[in-house]
Amino acid sequence: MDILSFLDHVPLFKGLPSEQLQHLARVAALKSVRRGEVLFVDGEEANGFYVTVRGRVKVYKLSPEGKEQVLHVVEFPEPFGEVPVFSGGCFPANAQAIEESLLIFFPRAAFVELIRSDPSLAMNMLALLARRLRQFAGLIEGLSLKEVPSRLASYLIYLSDKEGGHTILELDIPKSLLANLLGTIPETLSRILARMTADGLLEVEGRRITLLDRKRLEELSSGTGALR
Amino acid sequence: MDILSFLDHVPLFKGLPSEQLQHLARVAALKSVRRGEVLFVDGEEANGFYVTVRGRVKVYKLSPEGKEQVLHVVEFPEPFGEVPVFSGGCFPANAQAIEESLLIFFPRAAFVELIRSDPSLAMNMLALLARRLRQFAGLIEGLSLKEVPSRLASYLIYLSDKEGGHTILELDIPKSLLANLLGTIPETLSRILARMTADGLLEVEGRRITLLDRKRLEELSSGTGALR
DNA sequence: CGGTGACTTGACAGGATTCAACAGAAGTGG
DNA sequence: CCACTTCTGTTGAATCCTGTCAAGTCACCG
Repeated sequence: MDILSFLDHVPLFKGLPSEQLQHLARVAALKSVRRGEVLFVDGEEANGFYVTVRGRVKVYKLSPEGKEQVLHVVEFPEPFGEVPVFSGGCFPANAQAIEESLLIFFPRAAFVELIRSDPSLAMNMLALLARRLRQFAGLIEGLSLKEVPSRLASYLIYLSDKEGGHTILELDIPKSLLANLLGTIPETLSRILARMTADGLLEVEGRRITLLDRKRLEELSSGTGALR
Repeated sequence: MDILSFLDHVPLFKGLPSEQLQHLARVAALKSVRRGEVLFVDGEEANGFYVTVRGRVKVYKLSPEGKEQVLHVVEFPEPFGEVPVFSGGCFPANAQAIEESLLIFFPRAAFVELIRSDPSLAMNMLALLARRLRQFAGLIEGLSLKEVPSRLASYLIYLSDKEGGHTILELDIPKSLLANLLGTIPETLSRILARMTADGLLEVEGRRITLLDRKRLEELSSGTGALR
């Protein structure tokens, strides 16, 4: 198909000469997955990575008891599963489509080849990994140093900022997934939303949340780390 | 000084032609720091990164209330503070020497220049960031999915494996720092060590810990994620 | 209409932090 | 060399947040 037309819009490939892009498009493969489909599991041998074209994928860790911690939710122009391309051979987490999705798969060998020959691709990839590291540091900070209400406030403010500071926002993921992203469980998230509503901090109608007292939310979230 | 002789032993620079190494050595600067000295703080503008030659440095996040979460402790051939070289301009965490240390500082611009021109340096750096990402994923898993005894068991087993499976091991960091690395506080760590001793899992004499029942410790640690 | 999944709420238990006091070890200075 | 301070580690009691278990509501769908 026209993988090429997708590649154009992926920041990771920005600045690549069209010759290289064409080469990439030739070695890549489109993959269409249904909601719920598992792309890889923790510890599985990796021979390439993905870029999300349509739909969304969650990347997460699983405890022996089945509890999950979401590391991030990837959508349109973002890659995932790129760690084992450069370090060990196996994936450090699980990945599952949370919607029907369209992905591009890049075989490891061909990609490494290309990255060796093109410094700007290497720089883009370095920037990507560095950003992720920054994001993970924020997640660690949140999990370790803040309580759940704090993390939730961080997330809401992050969402609000993403929408240009709008105070009415629509969750783009189910609350149960949000709970796992915040490092807690749906029950706790539900309770905290109820408490915040009672405190006049916000209003909840299904997935629509209205921030009523942004100032206090910011105090709650206080600190630098944002969960995304 | 002979920065050059140090560079030889840093994996990050492995495979670099000696010409490049010499260039690196010219743009780099040695920095000697006392125990307790702060190298950079969260949010500070970054213009380069460090490699540890002698001593040790802790990289950590700080909560508004002053509680800290250690991200990692770096020693001899490891770099730190490299994230802002490739993503935004500011450090995502704090760094402080926990011993008298000798560091090499690399200015950002010169290093980026070099990395653009040398694919193998780029690959080394990619491998480094990917490894760190893997390690962070493990830390997130531990913080979110396991209780403190579990994390402690993981860490002890990791230490034991590092020493070739020896059952008698010497903590190379103070217990208070270990607590912060495990995402808890010294009091809790102390209690858990006491309980584990009572349960016949191990023996503690100051910083020397003897693993008495490795099997049960492994069960406790169960799961893939290791704290390092 | 039965069934499934997302969400909510209550009662309860338990692990972890906080506050506080204290013991040893280590390092400093007279 | 000893007194003094500082750092590190330990222990107890009270508190609180969060997870677990269980039940129940609501919306959506075959």
